[in-house]
Amino acid sequence: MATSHRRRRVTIIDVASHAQVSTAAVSKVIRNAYGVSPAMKDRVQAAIEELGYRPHASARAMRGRTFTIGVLLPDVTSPFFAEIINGLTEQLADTDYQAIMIQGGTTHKAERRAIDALVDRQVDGILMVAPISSRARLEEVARDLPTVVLGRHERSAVYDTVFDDDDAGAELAVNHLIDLGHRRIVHIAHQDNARARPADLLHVIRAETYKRVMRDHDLAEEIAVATTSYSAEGGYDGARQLLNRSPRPTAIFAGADQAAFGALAAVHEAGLSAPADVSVIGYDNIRLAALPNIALTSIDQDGVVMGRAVGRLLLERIEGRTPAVHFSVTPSLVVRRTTAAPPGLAQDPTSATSAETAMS
Amino acid sequence: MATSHRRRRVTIIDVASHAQVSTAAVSKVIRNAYGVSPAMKDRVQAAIEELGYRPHASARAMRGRTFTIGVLLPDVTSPFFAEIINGLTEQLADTDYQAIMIQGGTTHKAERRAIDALVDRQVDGILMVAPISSRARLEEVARDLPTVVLGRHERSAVYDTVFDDDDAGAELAVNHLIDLGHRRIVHIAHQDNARARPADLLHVIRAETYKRVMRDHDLAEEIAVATTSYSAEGGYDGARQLLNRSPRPTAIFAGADQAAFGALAAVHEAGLSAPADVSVIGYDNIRLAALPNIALTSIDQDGVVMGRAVGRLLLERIEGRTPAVHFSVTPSLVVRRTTAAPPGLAQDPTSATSAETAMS
DNA sequence: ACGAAAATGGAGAACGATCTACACACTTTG
DNA sequence: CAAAGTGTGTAGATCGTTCTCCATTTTCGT
Repeated sequence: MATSHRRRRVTIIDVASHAQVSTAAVSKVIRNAYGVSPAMKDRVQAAIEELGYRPHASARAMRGRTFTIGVLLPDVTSPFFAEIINGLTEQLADTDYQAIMIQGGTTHKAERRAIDALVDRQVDGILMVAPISSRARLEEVARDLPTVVLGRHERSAVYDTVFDDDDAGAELAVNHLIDLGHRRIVHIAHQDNARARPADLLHVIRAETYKRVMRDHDLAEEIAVATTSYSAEGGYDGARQLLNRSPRPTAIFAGADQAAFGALAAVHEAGLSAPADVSVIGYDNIRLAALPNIALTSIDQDGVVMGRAVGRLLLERIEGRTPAVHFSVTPSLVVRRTTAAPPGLAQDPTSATSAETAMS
Repeated sequence: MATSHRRRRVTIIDVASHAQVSTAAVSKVIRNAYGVSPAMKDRVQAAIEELGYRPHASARAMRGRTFTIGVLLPDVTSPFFAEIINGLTEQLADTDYQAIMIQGGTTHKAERRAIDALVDRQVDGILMVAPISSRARLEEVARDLPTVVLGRHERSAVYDTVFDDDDAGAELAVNHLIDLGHRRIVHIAHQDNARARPADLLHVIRAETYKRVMRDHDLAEEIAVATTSYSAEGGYDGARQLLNRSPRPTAIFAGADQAAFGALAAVHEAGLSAPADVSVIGYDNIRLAALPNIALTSIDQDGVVMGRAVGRLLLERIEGRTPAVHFSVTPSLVVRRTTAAPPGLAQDPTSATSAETAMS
């Protein structure tokens, strides 16, 4: 039978009286601070064990740290974010820190509310994943709190950034298609209402790089971009628009794998097939992309490495570092089976990269 | 230029002295408690506005509430969980409560650590999504803290549960296949090391219901289950095992859409096609399932409704309700294009349900 | 053996809110 | 006109920690 009223929680005072010492001593043992004898330590630890004591995070927060890292996520759906979280928690695993996540949403108001919620909860550090707030707003937060921003390229002096070299990645993607012989290559881009300098946004960089590489290969007049969103629905809509062009494009560079899935759906629905009629390449190399029946060619960026970097940078900042650090990972091309030479062009065997066959 | 040292945060004392009133008065205004004149209220609110004051959650936690709902998620990947979070945040939107999420992982140790982290942070309520801890452990938490468990079917007296009627859903799935004329129907199940009564676990219920329905139709000798995991990889491995049976099964009921994707990959890789050679049905009806080139037949359970229910139940419990409530949603069949009559059997036009064509 | 230095344990003031109890000024009522 | 009631504001204890002193004990060099 359940006790009807809640038990009072075990506090440091309970431990102290149980171990017949002062609360200060207990506190020292917990924090393993200087000035406590081995005997005292054992005694206190035994008492802690016996009573099942756990320090009260809010009370700690009043004086010191909360041992909490707040993570702002635009949404919880993205499989790519999951990797980052994994990298981060891995990095925090043998510290006392814990990551908590909060959903930001797509409006400025929602994001502001989420950031405020983390600040109010006195997190010791904050990771903002692809935030849409203005740089000024982020710096305002960062002045009060160790902050790392993931996915934006700006080089702030008050917060660290961790990002993928999207310029290199997009170049890899477009060059891969061009190397295969494609000329009518189109792009599916992402639209949001971020208040950042456009050139700092990863989706803008991917789109601009696409245009630049096209121009570099004298394909300026083939440039076509559908700006929807980095989601299955966005990719579907974008691809439908682009496939209606005539002459029809022979390759689609989707700015994200989720969008590439949608694009593949649109290709399929139009009675075409990939890569026979239209090649499709994505970005992010999410796990689903490796499935044999999807086998999406993609650009891999190591989310786990990024997450670990975030953790390291935050811990450093909490320990007192103030100069800003900007960490970037280099993406790589993963060729699978949604890209090939355009129809009518003989496959050049020398340029073919060995395709993956097994699942990762 | 950034100020080098952090600003001291605005406190209730600052507001009080700025508005020339006592801190108690400010506190009353914030909580809109009884005993403040409209004039006082205006004055204090002006001061709050002017100084940009925000109450310090940890300080509040020492006496009253944290206005925080903790959500334990096994992993952040699942698109289905995202729906639940959306429903929950929607329900909390016009309260002062905020949901924070924490990743639990797949081991008991990791889950325990995550739950402890939430309890230590003094959340006002906790949602555990498909936890693997023992019922005793969950009840221990629930005695101290309003708790809702999602995805487990047990009827605890101390915590609420919200779940999908997995028995009905699995029956829908298997019956759909049987109605189409299938007999060699196999199942992909999930294995975890949960310390719950097996009959309370959704994946066990789905598997057991599969067996029961098969038996009910005198198909006991056709029963075959591959127990892997509800993931793309698990579905792939499971389907590979099952497709090796001879005679080859004509239909696969995967316990989750993610696993169904993996199963489709295996089908494809074996040189077969769905639904011509093998029908595949999933469970969860995640968004990707609706993509035209996937068009996975699935069982829909309304995650948003479940999330809203969780929010409502938690708020009620925080307000003082103690009797346990158990809320279940009824799933429905969504027929798309991965299921059809088995090869060699004429399609019966009367039993054909109209398939979806557009994206949801 | 003596005094200085080092090690150890504790007292008590924060931290920033909440909330009970009460004081004070006005009304209302008998 | 006194007594009682009502509305408004404040004082001050409290929550569970951390952390800065400070007092006491132990160690050790000479």
